[in-house]
Amino acid sequence: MLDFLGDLKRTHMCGELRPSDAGKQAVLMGWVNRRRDLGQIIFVDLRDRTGVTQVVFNHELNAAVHEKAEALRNEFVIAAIGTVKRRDADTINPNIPTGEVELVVSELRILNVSKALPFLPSDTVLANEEMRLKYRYIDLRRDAMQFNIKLRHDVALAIRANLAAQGFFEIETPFMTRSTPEGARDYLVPSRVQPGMFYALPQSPQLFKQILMISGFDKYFQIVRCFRDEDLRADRQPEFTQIDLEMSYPQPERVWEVVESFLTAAFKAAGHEIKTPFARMDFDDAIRQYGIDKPDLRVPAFTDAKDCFGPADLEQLAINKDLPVIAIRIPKVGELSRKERDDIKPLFVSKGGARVFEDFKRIENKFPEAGAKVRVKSGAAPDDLIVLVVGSVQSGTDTHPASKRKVTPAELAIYASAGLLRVALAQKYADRHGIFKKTGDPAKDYRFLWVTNFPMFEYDEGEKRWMAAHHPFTSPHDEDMDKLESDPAMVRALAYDVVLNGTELGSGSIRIHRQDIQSRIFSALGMSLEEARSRFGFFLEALEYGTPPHGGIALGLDRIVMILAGAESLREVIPFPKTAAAKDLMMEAPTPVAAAQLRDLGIGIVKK
RNA sequence: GGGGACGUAGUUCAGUUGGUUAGAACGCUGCCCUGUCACGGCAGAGGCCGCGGGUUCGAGUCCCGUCGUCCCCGCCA
Repeated sequence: MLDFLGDLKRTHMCGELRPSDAGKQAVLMGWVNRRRDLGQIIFVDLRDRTGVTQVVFNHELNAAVHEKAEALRNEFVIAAIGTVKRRDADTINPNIPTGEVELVVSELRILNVSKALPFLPSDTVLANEEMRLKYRYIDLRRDAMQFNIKLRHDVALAIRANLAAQGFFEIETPFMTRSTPEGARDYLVPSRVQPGMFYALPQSPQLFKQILMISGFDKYFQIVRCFRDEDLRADRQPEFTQIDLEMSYPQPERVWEVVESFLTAAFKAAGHEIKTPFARMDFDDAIRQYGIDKPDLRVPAFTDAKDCFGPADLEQLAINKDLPVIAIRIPKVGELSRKERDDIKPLFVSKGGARVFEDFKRIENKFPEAGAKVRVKSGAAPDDLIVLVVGSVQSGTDTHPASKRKVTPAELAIYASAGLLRVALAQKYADRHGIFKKTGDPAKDYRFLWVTNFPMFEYDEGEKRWMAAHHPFTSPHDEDMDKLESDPAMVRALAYDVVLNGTELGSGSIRIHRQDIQSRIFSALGMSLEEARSRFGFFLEALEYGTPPHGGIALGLDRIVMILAGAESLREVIPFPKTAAAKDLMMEAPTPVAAAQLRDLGIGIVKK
């Protein structure tokens, strides 16, 4: 028979009691985390979100309560009423904050029972993710998840307070909005009142926040859910939370100051001090040094190894002398066995004819002079791993529209292949180089970076047209404005990404605030005036009514918390995440719906 | 859309070269135990080896398909 809570009031949380509370009456409520039944004496670790306290049922002191406690099992919910007692010196548990005290129970109320659980919050080995997601409410009881979710709260709160102090207003924007065909796939919501018509869930509040600048709010922010119907990754969920902001009259540097300020506050809330201003790097340099636009600065950059080899060497190795010769260096990997070297090959994803020499020892044996030069130039210690990535001689001539760029598409393919391999190797050998940990502790070494001067357009080979690299509302550089029509490949965008330890935290830009320039961009993207009018007419019109210069950025809250938590997946910091197939295993969403619901919406089922 | 890994008691895993009755730990049930704290001891219950097909005298083990979970490429303005 279960007890009622009645008017019983909790006096302390389970992580609170200290020796200074000795002698006090206390009422604790929580879950039975563990039970140790020694016969005449029963110990229960009582748990709530703050921690555990040992509560004692002693037959000698209170036979009736002791007998009642014999029924307790894992995850029962109880109220324990008793006296706080300082523990004898030889029974202190130094492993828990409450280890110097215990609660000697005089009254026990069993508020609820629990069936045997599929896994226990107190388990030392983790259940697999499928289990954890199906029984998410149990998984969330675990210390680690309680910590992560509280961390998320602390970080979000610090950011809100900081942005408010910097003069930003938090303003809500609609979730039921308009589908915009460019960019990610939209999640659609059918309209019942307008049969055959659809709302879309926002991929970001982009146009609303620009409109808010036109409306005179000057500084806007929102911690807001965004939705993208694309395939998932460890760091990508279909719904995710952004710290979205926009401000009037900023240069890029002004936006960066705002971001650096709230990130400082967020990291401080998590107990970390970070240095500002962040480092800055041109997109072109990021590609040439790291092969990626979100470099992890903790791991050594590429070494340009071309001048280490003579022309004959390159020919003999069938290396394309017109393309980059890249040495990737991963510190302290040590001697690799033949099998370990073979394991490197599958990590390599070749783009545009890139080749890998995963066995640098062989190159050193064959070309000792060149090998020595590579070692010196890259600053390699004897136990560092070196892998070469090069272009194959077959790589054809470059007729791509972007071939005039500082980094040509053919070069980009080599850099990008090497960039992916560098990251894969750094992760594979994380245990050896120790620059970052594979799992567990959060990084202590936070290397922030602003990546700037992205190209305005990327060429889509499939559609044979230029696409906006950031989004079509991004302003080109003032001095590149005249190349919009004549030479779109060379136009740089006033866009910037903020990167932390190889993760893209956020992306932003100075926006176009003039209707004439916005129209030219749409036209450069191959969009006719009529098409632009039908998709963004309201926005083009708004630009004509006195739009101030404005710009902003959006950062992924989930990713920030993930890094602070030392987690490898967003699912560790999102209470109710989706699987890689975008399913909710607990709710079992999505589901079919009743035919009547579809009829109301005017939707027929199309069978594949 | 493509590639890879995994799937065996409630849970986490082991299972040899294809061979008789599929094991361990934790959890669960019962009994014992007054200072444990991942308590300890004794006894017990618990298995369509994801699902379907095939090879074989014989399949947890080999092959094909399928479903699920994870990772990566594409994709993510």
